[in-house]
Amino acid sequence: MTGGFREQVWAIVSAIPHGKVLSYGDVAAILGRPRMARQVGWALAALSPDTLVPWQRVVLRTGEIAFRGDPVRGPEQRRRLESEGVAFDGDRIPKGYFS
DNA sequence: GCAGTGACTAGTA
DNA sequence: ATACTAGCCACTG
Repeated sequence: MTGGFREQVWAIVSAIPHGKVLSYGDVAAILGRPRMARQVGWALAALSPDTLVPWQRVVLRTGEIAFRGDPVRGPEQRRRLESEGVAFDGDRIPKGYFS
């Protein structure tokens, strides 16, 4: 019935309201698996480039963008969030944007 | 079936 | 404040 952990993650992420964000750990906690933050990120990494899932709304617990080694998706995530009205404080998103 | 991997997090120094 | 470590567990070959 679960059909795989990834699909559950995609469902939760798809339900994040416009202009709000969640941390990887938050998504994992919603699934009842608070220790699976890394797997949440991994599930998002498996998404197609043309996915409709709003993956940009999932960030680190600190409010920073998770990508470190990717020169493309990191800036792209920030651009997407800013276009949704999410204001950055330096490289971090203020806690008020977390649902 | 086993070992390696990783878009995390919390703890320690 | 930054840097490093350990634990976590689904997924891949």
